[in-house]
Amino acid sequence: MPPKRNATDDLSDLRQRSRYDYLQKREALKLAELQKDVEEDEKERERFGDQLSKRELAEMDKRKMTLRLTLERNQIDDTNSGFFMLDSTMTTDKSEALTKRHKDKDAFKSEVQLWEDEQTAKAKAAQGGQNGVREPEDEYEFVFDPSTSINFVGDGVNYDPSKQQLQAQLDAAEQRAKSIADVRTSLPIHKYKETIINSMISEQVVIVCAETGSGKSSQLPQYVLEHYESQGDHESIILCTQPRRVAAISLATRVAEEHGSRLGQTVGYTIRFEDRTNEKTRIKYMTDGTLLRQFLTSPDLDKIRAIVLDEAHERTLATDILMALLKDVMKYRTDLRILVSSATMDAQSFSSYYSGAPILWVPGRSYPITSYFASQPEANYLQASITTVFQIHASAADGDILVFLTGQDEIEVALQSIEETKLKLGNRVKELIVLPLYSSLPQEEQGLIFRPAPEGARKCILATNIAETSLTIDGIRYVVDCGYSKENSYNNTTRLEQLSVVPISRASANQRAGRAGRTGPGSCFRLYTQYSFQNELAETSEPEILRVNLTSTVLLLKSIGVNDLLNFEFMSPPAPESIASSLETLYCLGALDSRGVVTRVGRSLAQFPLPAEQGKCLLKASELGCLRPVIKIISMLGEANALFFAPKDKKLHVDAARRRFYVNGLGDYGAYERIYSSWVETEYDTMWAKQEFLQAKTLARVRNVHEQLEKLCEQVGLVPEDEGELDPVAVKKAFVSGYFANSARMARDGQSYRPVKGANSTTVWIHPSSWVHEPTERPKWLIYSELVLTSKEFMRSVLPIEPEMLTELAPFYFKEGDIEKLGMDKKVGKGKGKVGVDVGTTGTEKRMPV
DNA sequence: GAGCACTGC
Repeated sequence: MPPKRNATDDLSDLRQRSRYDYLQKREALKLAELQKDVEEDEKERERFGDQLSKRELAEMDKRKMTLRLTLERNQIDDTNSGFFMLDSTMTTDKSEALTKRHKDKDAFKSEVQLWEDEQTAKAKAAQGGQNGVREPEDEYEFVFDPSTSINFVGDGVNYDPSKQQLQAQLDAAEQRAKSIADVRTSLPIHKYKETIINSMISEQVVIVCAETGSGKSSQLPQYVLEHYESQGDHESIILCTQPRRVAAISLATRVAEEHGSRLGQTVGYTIRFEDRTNEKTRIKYMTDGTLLRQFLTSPDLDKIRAIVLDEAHERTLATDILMALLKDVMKYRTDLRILVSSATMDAQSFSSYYSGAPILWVPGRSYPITSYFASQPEANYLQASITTVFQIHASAADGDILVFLTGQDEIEVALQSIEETKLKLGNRVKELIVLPLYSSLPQEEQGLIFRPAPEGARKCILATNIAETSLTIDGIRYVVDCGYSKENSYNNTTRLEQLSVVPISRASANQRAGRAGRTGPGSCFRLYTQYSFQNELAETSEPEILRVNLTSTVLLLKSIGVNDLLNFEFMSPPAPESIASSLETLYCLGALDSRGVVTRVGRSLAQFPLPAEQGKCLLKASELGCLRPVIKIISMLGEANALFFAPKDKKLHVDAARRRFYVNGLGDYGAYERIYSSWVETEYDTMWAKQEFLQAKTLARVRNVHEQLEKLCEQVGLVPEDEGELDPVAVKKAFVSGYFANSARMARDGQSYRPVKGANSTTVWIHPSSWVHEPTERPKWLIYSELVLTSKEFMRSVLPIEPEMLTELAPFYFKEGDIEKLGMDKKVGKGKGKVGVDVGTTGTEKRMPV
C-alpha cells in the first residue's frame, strides 16, 4: 500500500507550487508591462510624431529593443529550474555565485525541514498525542457552525443615496462606446458646469461637493480653463492639487488626452523629482506638498487665476496649510479663484471656514452597495474576518473579495490561516486565490492583485489602508471591513510617536465600502454592529495637522513670512503647545533667533525637504568636511523602513545579508552609508539589490533623494569635500549637532536606555531592526533619529557617540552642571563609584519668547 | 530578543 499523504505533505506541496507559480506570474507580468509600454509608444509616435523630442524617440527605441531581446531570450532559455529562479541570487556567471547558490539551497532545505517538522508536531499535538496526522479528506466536513460563524443583520443599508442606479449602469455601459467628447458630456458633473462657472465668477471660493465617479477631478480644471479662454485670456494657469503622486500623473495623462494634446504641453503635472510642464502649460496638476514648497521658492502666484484643492476632505497636512495660506492671499488677490473639492461629510465646515462660501452638490455615479453589520460585537476581528471570507466564498455569487486589516503582521497570519482552511476544504469549494497587499510589499507582488482571477476562481485580497485611497482594484464585489486601522499620533511633550490600532471613522468606513462598487453592485460586511457605526465611530478622522510633529511646517511658514503662528487662521488650529515645542526645537537648532525670527541658518534649513534636524546635520557636515557620507546617510534615513524585504521563510538569509553591511562603530548610520555606497558601486544594479534582499524600489527612491539633496546643497552653498576615507568622528559630530536632543545613555541594567535630557523618567530601547540591537554591540551613548512606541518605546536608527560631543556641539542645550553629571555617570556605567545620580533636568533652561 | 498604517516635500 502506498503511504498515505497527509495534510503536511499537501501544505508543503502547495508552498512549493505557489512559489513556482508566483515566479512565472512575475516574469509574465514584467513582459506584459513591457509589451504594453511598447504598444503605447507606438500609438504615441503615430499621434504626436512631430512633437516628440529626439531623446523620447531614442527611449522608445530602447524599450522596443529590450522587448525583442526578452522575447528571444525566453524562447531559448526555457530550462531554468524553479528553485534557482526563485532565489534569482546572481547576475553573473561567477563560480563563486554558484557555490553560494548551493549553500543557500542547503540552508533553505534545512529550514524547510525544520518548518515541516514543526508542522507535523503541531498536527500531532492537535490530535491529542495520537499517532499520525488526521486525514482531512475523510473526516473533515466544512459546515458553518452557527456558534462560530458571523451573523449579519438587516437586508442591508443602502450606502449610495443616489436614486438613478439603474440609469447609472446603463450610462456606464453606453459610455464605453462613445467618443471622448461624448464621455465628457455624459459625466454627472457636466450638467452643473454652468452653475459652477457662474458661482466662480461671483464668489472667490466655491465648495464643490461631489461623490466618486462624478468626474470632478478631471473636469473642473477644464471647465475653468474653457471659461477663461472664452474671455480671451490665453495666459492664465489653473492649478489642481492632489494628495498623491499617482493621482496627479494619471489625471494629467487623462486630461491631456481629452484635450487632444501631448502630456507636458497644455496639460502637465509637477511632482517631486519630476516636472512635466513647460511655459505653455495651462492646466497643472501637482501634489499638495509640491505647491506648498513652491510658495517658498517662488511665492508669486501672478499667472495663476484659479486653484482647485482636490480631495480636501482628506485633510492632509499640506492641503490644510495651503488652505490657510490661500485664505490669506485671497485678500489682496481678488481675481484669484479657489475651488475646494470635498466629499459630502465635511462640506459645511469648509464653507464656514471660508466665511460662508457657496456649496455646490454634484451627484456621483457609482453602483449601489449593500452594507451588513455584525449582529453582535466581535471580540476577535481577525478570526471573524477569516470566517466571513469563507462564508462569502462558499455561498455568494462570483466576484472578488477585499478584506481590510490593520497591518502586515495580521495580513500574514490571516493569509496562512486561510490557506490552511482552504486545504482542509479541498475540492468542496472552488479555487480561492489569496493575495496580500501592503505598501512595503515589493512592487512585483503588488502587481499580482491587478490580474483577473482565472475562470471559476475567486480572488481574495488582504489589504491595509493602502486599498482605501491609494490603490483601486477593479472587480471587487465584496468588502470585509474589520473596523480598525493603524494611526500615527505624536506627543510633543514626550517627543514620542505612537502607532496604534484605532477604530476608523464613518467616512473611512464608507470609503472602504465604496471599494466594492467600482464595476458593479456590491456588498460590504462590517465586523461591528450598526449601533457602534452610528454611535461610537467618529464622523471623520482627525486632520493630520493635529497628529504630527510640526517643526518643519513651522519653519516653512516662518520662512514664507507667516510670523504670528498662534493667530494664523488654520482650519483646525493645532494645540499651542505643539507650536511652542516646534519653536523651541527650531530655536535650539539656531533656525530662529530669540525673537522667533528666521535666521540665516533657518533660511538654509527651510530649503531642504527634510526634518530641520537633518538639515542642521548637513550644514555642520560641510563645515567638518564629511558632507558626502552625511548626504548618503540622510537620504537613507527617510526610507529606512522599507529597506529590506523579508519573506518569512528566508529570515536567515535576510539576517545574513543585513550583517554584511555592518560597520563597526557607526551603528545603523554606518550600515546605511555602506548600503548606499555599495548600491553606487554596483552601478545601481537591481539584481544585486535582490540578492541582498534590499528593495530596489526603495533604493531607487533613495537615489532620487540623494540627487536632489546634492543639488540643494550646491544651491545653499555647501561644498562637498574631496572623495576619500570616511572620518567617523566627523560624521558623529555632524549628526550630534542636529540630533543632540535625541541622545540617550545606557541604563545600569546594560539593556535599556535613558534619555540624557528631557523625558527623564522614561526608559527607551534599541529597536530590534537595529544593527546594534545585539547585547554585545550596544553602545554606552547614542543618538537616535526617531522614537516610536509600539510594544515598547523604541529608538529607530541609532548612532553611537562620545558623551563629550554633546557638550562640545550643543553647549546651549547641555548646561555646565550636566557636563559633570555626564562625566560622573560615565564612571558609574563602568561599574565604579556612586550609583543613582539623576542626570537630566536642570530647571534653568532659558525660555524663549514666542 | 522581537517589529515596520499611509502619504508627501
